Amino acid sequence: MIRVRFAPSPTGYLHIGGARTALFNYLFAKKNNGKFILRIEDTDAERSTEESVKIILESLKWLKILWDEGPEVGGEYGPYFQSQRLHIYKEFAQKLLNEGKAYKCYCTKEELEQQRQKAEKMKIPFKYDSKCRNAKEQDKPYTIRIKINNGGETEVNDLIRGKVVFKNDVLDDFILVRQDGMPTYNFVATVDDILMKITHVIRGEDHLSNTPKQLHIYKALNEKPPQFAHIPLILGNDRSRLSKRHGATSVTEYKEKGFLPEAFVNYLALLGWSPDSEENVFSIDELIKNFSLERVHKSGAMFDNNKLLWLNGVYLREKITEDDFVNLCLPYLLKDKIISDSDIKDNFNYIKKVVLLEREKIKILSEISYSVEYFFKDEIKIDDDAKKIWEENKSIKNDVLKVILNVVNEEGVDKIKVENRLKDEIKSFNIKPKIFMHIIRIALTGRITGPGLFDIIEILGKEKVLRRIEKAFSIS
RNA sequence: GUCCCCAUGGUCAAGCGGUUAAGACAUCGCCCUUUCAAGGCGGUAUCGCGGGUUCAAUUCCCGCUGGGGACGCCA
Repeated sequence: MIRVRFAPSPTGYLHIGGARTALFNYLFAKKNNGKFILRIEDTDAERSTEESVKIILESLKWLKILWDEGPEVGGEYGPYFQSQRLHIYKEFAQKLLNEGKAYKCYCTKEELEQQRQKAEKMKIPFKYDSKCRNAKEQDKPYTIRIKINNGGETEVNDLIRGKVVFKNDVLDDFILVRQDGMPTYNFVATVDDILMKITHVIRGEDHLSNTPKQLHIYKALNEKPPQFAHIPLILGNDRSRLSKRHGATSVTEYKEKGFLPEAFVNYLALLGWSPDSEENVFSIDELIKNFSLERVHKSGAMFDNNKLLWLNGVYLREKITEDDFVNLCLPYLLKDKIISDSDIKDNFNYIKKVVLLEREKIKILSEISYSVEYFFKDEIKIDDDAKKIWEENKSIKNDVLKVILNVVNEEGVDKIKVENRLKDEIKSFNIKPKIFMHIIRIALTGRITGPGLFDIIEILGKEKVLRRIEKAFSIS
């Protein structure tokens, strides 16, 4: 049985990179009928917060990357919060101490810091000098360090990178347990991966250099290590590791902007992995079906917001129903005060018609508010491009408006009728249809772009159209 | 600085010794069209450099260069 895990530390929101790591783990597990485990690595008491745990769980749920074992769902290898497993780590540390594979170190932080700075000055890498290996038992605070023997090398057989060799000499006797008794990352991750029977560790490439350390812990514990697969990092637009300064990095932000989780997951899957076909659009089930570690890339991938935007547009217009689209738009319209709760009750049909006009156009849901604003507000704000058109056609503007006024007065707002009449009327003007339509469009919307003009007229209705046209005569 | 990883268009990438070097996003042009989109068609654009190996290297090996990551009592 294949068992993989995603093990975030709750020190902030769920990062895009973390989300993709979780996704690859999830896809690999589902593809192989295995289990996907979620473990919270909260051994850093200072920085871990409950709020952060909440956000991470919510983000994963939003992405529909659901775990088989872990917080909220439990499982037979729990608890899944490391802060609740401290007694276990203590036991393991004691065992290593008893077997002479680890030792107590009485060096202070200050002493070590001094040595570190000295090494830096001499431009040599800092390595703890193993001074306390043979120290006598003392009544002083201590850390627990693992004994790393000099010489030889440690091989990591990575599923993505192949064999990677590290000389043991680059390692020092690193700390397993802090002075305050809290165990450290490399130690707990290893112990838990053993206890939780993890078969494959799929994680970011930044962990590759931790792997030899963990391999030494496996060895000291006489345990067989799992398979490792280090996936490439997600890069910002300057090719450095994606971080806040590159823009939105949290899953939450993408959710709020109005990306669909399916589109987001689809995009994430395409970063660092490529399918065996020319397809780009994949449902989660198709991703599961097609996923394999063999097709994961080795090099880092830049996060391309453009492609994400495009993909989200595809989902918005092709992968969800009209009703879904409308319902997904409502929260944004409410939030931006374009509509109120009572509007939804009383005017749902109108809202629906309006919103659907934009389905082909918007790329993220949050764009809906601005794009349909003029359908709900009678004070039309005329933007700069529109002003220019009116200015350039000053001499005929009001004549055009007179035409549309008459047409609507006589024909109503049926879009076929209006269109036929208007196309007929254009003939008496010596201007391009484009300009003719623009002038009317501006009177109704204040803009020179938007849905079909006749759709706008029909949906606005006779009363609003007449009112806006009349008002437009006196605006320049 | 030391160790490790990586290297195909602007971006994501296919390729796994012989190819007209796929495809997608972006970009440009055309078509459709009342605008903007969407859609259709087409164009521009890629194997970092230098050595080998080989009849033949984008592909294999070495070096260089460049980029990234790790060097915590963070994870």
